[in-house]
Amino acid sequence: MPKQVDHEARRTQIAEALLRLASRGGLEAVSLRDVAAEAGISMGAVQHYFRSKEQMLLHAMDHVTKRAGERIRTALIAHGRQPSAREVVRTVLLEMLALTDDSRMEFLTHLAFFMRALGSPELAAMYQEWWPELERWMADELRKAQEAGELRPDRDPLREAELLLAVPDGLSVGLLLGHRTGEAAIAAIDYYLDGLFTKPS
Amino acid sequence: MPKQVDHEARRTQIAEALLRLASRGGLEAVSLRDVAAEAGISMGAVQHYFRSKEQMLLHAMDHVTKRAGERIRTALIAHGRQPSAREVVRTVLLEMLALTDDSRMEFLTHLAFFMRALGSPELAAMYQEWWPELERWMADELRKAQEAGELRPDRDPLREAELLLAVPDGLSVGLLLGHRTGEAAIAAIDYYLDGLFTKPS
DNA sequence: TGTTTTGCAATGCGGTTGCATTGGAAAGGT
DNA sequence: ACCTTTCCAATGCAACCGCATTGCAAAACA
Repeated sequence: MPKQVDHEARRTQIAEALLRLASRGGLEAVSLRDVAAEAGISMGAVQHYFRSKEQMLLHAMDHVTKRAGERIRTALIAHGRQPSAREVVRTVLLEMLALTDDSRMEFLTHLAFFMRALGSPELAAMYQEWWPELERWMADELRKAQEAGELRPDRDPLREAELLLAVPDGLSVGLLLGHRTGEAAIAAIDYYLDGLFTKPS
Repeated sequence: MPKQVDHEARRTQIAEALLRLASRGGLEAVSLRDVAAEAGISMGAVQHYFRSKEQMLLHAMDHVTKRAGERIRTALIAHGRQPSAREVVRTVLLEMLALTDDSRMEFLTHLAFFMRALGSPELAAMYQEWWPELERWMADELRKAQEAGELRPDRDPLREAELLLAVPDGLSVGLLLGHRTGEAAIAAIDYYLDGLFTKPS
């Protein structure tokens, strides 16, 4: 057996170069040559690790969702041992907001992949998988908070989960276009949470 | 003077062909040749009415926003003489939702243009213009509703306007991906409005 | 009726795209 | 040392892109 290279590491390296490009200029604008140049390798190398552009995009999409998941999980455990439900929800929403370079990039690639998913059943299947799962997790978190008396009793956990997860997307659009500052977006979320949770928290 | 043709009508015809294509497959995927074919004319004709692809996109974007505005305005006057604030707000939000073929197309093109606007100052300027205006209108509507006792007194009209306009975008994403039915999206909006307005309405 | 101006079809061009092919350097296994 | 397999750089190719150019039919004006 000849020269052995960590395949997964290479694919990740290529995927991140792709994501860096996609977060600017959109997805369709990046070519195999661009990705190779951004990753600092030759186009032949890219072709060696991905049979087609579609496969490269698929892998990058998978990578970005996993990375976002880890980022959110890290932010969650950064809180103390017993974070309030409001803290948990707020953390997730803020991570979904396009505030930092990382989350901004993730939001844009998320959007770019979303548009492509409409015409690609394979991509759409990936969304079909994790988004409802996130919504279920959020609803569950809210239900537990309600039982603990943190969430106001007249709120519907399921409906609130739907709405809560819809808000960051909409706010991020205004954020990226410069209509809204980061502070304003955070204030809007905090305002919404004010109406959701009982005061003491 | 030779053969006279209604320039604006031709441009509109071309723009609508473009929008039809953009609502599938995204924006970058449509070529001048595609647009010409979809419009049933030659590529030379398209070039005759638009100096460049960029100008064509600019015009199409202008067209789609005007069309959406008219659609919403039509839906508003379809209500009786004295619609309640809740009816007004609900109507606007439902029109922003990607429910019908029309609004679905508008949402997708809106998204496609948004991504392109991030790299094009001219396009971004168009957003900079009408979106804050819509937000201001919504905030004003809510403020008047509050004075009339329709909006609960503890709500902040400005913040609520921000949130309300963010919700349809987020819900539409789930709608287009098939996570959510149209009925569920409408129910989510109605649920949100329940918490916003006083009961009698 | 001839002239002029407009609407547009046709074609060509340089550049870029994704992908296939080729060839060879490098690194185990034997 | 030789062979085999892997990694990947280089190049070629057909298709397509936006755009410029050309040419001409048709319609209003003279």
